[in-house]
Amino acid sequence: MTLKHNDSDCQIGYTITMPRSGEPARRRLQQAAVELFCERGYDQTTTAEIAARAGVTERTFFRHFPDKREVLFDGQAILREMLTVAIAEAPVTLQPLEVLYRAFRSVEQLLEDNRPFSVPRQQVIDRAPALQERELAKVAALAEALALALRQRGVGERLAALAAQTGMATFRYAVASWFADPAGGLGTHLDRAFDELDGLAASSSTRKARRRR
Amino acid sequence: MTLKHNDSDCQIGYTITMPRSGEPARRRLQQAAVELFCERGYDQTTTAEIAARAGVTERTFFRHFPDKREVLFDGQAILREMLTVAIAEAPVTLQPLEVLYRAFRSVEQLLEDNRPFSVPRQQVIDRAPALQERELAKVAALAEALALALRQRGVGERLAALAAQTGMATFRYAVASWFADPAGGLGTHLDRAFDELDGLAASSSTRKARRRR
DNA sequence: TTTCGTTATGTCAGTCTATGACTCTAAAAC
DNA sequence: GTTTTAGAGTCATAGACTGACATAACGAAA
Repeated sequence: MTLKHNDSDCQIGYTITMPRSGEPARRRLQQAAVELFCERGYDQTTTAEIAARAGVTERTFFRHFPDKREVLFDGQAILREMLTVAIAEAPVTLQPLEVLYRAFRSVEQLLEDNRPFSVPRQQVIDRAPALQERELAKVAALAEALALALRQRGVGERLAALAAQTGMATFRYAVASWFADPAGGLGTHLDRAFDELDGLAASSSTRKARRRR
Repeated sequence: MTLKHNDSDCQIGYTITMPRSGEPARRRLQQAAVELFCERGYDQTTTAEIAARAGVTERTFFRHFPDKREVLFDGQAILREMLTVAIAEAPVTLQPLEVLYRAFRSVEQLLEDNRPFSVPRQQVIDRAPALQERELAKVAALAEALALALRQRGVGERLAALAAQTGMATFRYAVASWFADPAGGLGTHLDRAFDELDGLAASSSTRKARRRR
């Protein structure tokens, strides 16, 4: 209890009237979690240890995050917001996948800026199956948001879902290869991934006739 | 140490001892789990209750299933096997998505037979976020298996991953609409889903030129 | 300043999932 | 028969969460 946050009013003084924001503790918890997960791995780290390093109690951890995994998944909101806005604002003449391609390009800078944090985070996730499950859930939710945004542009119900899934898979693919090799920036990897998707689409042109007996 | 396989040319007669099958208990646990999940929901059911209804101890539950969720996910192995075989045996001239389409058609009967069990199971999953996460993980693993099977046909590394993801999304989409409306069988829904995917692909033809500045 | 309402946090007791270590038992193999 | 072996029971415990209540910090109003 004798915890006087000496680090209050650090950079951004959110001036809105709000008694005790709780944000500093939240950030300390996230920081402590990433550190400990990197040092010992996800399974070998207890929530009590995370809380201790952050200078709070275990109960406080669960007030800020609904479960142990969630402490690593917090940036999705901004990403979703930017993508849906980009989709909504895209020229009406564009086809679904083109809309998505442009939306992904529009968050390029955001991801580039976050790279120093994202890469170690991804390493942690890649080593813990429980975290991979959560990530897949987040990706699915994001794809659902993209589909919704597409529908609001007039894209058909079912086509929107398919396009969102396909676009999302392509995006994830590009991000993964950009994580492994930052050369050329995310844009280069996005272009290559969507080019390959084009190839996949083109190769299916002969399929329809063949399928119909 | 004293592992005496009857070492002579054994391929099929591989059965090294098998005291007490353990299969009945396993099935009772699965049955009890589905029932209880339907009655009270996943979160409101404890592993102890499942075990009690199956007539075994809670400890035995965790000997058969690594965690509480896994009791609902057990049929994936057969499905994966059938799909990978179908992919491996498809004519070499076919394009990736056509290969996947045919593979999915080849498991149609299996899914139709399992429908009485699959539909209530899916209802349970749809109501429990924790189960949805696990399902997404299973789907991702299956997609990875499909990609591997495609690569062994000579499909490029990256293209295989993209095709598997896209095909899997389309398949899931078809299954979901077949769950909702069994009319015409799964085949009809598969055809429609892949037709829509074709539409998505066709609409991207103008994209490449536009993207290049 | 004091008081008051709001909010973050602490404290504590408890439930549930999951696992390790051990024993017991029945069926299979000899 | 005897031995082997794996399924199942028992006990103890760690760790992830949760509800209930008390307390401390802070902003705002008196």
